[in-house]
Amino acid sequence: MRIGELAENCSVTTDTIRFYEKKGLIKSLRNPDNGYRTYSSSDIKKMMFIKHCKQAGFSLEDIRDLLLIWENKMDASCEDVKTLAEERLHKVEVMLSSLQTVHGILHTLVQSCCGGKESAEHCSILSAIEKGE
Amino acid sequence: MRIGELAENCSVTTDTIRFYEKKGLIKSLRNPDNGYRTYSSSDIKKMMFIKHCKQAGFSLEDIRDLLLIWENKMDASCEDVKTLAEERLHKVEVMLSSLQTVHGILHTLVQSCCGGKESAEHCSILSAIEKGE
DNA sequence: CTTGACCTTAGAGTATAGTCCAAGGTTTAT
DNA sequence: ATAAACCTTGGACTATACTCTAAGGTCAAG
Repeated sequence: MRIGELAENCSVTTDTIRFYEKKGLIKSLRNPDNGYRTYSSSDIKKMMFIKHCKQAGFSLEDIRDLLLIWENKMDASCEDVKTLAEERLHKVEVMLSSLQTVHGILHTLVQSCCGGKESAEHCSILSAIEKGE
Repeated sequence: MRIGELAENCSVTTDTIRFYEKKGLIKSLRNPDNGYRTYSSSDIKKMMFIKHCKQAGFSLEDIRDLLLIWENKMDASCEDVKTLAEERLHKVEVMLSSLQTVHGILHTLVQSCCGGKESAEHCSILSAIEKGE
């Protein structure tokens, strides 16, 4: 399989596959005649694994580690995998928490304002921001 | 006031102030003798307004618009302000929603795994990812 | 034998919000 | 007079995950 067919099979672009290769997520064999990348069906599985990891919110760097474990399951422990997942979960929770704070502030601001055509001179959003909420 | 003093007063770096100037958030007068930027106390207020906006989750582009309104309140309406806030709120809600999805997936994965020292061959995190959750 | 579809590479561009650096000019204090 | 602390500019760098371009080589069909 050449890169275009793999891309087609996995619904990604050839650019993405080359990018993943550069980042160390996937490797490719080369056709010695023309230098074209060649892939097998196990590369489709690998690409799908990557896509599933992305859906779960892992970064490409996480995924590189997960792939190493996945391809060598015997030599890795559940602890290794769970640690990666927990670290990512923690990062997501931190992001979530600050986003929730921002959401609360914005929601309060929006609620406080009439949104009418009148001059913004006494707009409660602007006053709240001026005061620092 | 020169740039260093403004920076000190607002707890930002001089780089940040120059960056905001480049992005059109703040302007500066220049000392004709040496080309140094000069500021007044109203620039402290402006910088604090920017900082408060950032706390509320507005982007620098949003803030540029908010500053324009704030400095010309008579010519703007509450509607203008509320629209900006609502648009940002909407973006935050979209981000929040996808982050919550990711959080749910990761939480489930972490919960499912024993995290022990045993081989990852049957790790439930890896199996779940393989299957696409 | 040529056209179109495919492949190669290196490198630049996207978005966000700064941060850091180099090379030089100015000001302030000793 | 000179050193420290300040200011100027332009441009490169950070992180993330691609996306696009240019200039060229290869391959299959008609």
